[in-house]
Amino acid sequence: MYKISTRGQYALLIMTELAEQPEGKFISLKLLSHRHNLSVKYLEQILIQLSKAGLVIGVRGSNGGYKLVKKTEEYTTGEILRALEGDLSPVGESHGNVITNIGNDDYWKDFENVINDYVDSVTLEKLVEKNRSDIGEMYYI
Amino acid sequence: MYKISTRGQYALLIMTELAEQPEGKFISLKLLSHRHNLSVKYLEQILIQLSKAGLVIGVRGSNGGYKLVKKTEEYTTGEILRALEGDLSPVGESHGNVITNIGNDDYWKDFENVINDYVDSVTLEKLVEKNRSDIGEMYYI
DNA sequence: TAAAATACCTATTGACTTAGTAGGTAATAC
DNA sequence: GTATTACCTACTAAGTCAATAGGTATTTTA
Repeated sequence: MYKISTRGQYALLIMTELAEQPEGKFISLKLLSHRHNLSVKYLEQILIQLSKAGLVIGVRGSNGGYKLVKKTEEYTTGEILRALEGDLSPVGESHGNVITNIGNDDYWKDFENVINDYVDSVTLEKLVEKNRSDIGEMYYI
Repeated sequence: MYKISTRGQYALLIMTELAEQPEGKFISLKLLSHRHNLSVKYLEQILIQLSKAGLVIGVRGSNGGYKLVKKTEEYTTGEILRALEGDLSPVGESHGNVITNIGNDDYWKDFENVINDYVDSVTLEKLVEKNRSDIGEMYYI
């Protein structure tokens, strides 16, 4: 049925949050845990993956935490989601297992391209802007 | 990550096959079973869903089977896939369960639109043509 | 240099989803 | 009235995912 996991969704959310920090500031899992009401252990799994993919840097010790390694406008939502989900193909092996698509190869390939084009067209910056304008809207309601 | 199920993929395959039949001819599960090396019972689950969605007509008894109810060019791959998979949203409740998307509502909504636009832009006719031209190509290899 | 803080690593559990199997019932043709 | 075929309902085994958990390595600070 093709769903992005909740971990993938949280990844986008956390990345927008890191993007909103003053440059160079590290945010700890503990802090994120309080803000989002998620366990440290759960958030860990997400941020370690982002770290392994090279999208954030983690530093241990007191005052440690995570921060972005690039400018906000240089991240696409595609690279963030793929870090968590692997390839965003709508069919095929879901990890390790070797089943691929059934017939209509080009159709599925085009489908995957459409997905990748979308997620790669939206930058993290755009998500941040959108969040800001949504909060802005609330004042007018 | 969840994917389009194999049932969904087979649905497209079977529909292209029905589309290639002489108009009005019924194809039985038994025949499809032999051709695709799938059990009758398994194919049943797919065709009953297509039937419930009104995309094919099933007739019982000897010489019964299934056939299309519309012209090939009037089917979109979107309606076929949705008949098997439900909504093609990349996030949200996967059936019955009430979890929706986490943050970034517009982003997910646009994502869903991109998916629907694609699957609704490809007709069954196009799939059939593609298959024919692929077979054609084989003669030139 | 010890202690505290924090990221990193590996495993596990329970709930859910899916591919595929299976037994039985209703309708149609001959 | 018998054979054929679609339709219905249930089940099993394997896989996936959300969330929890115990432990290790690194850094800062006192």
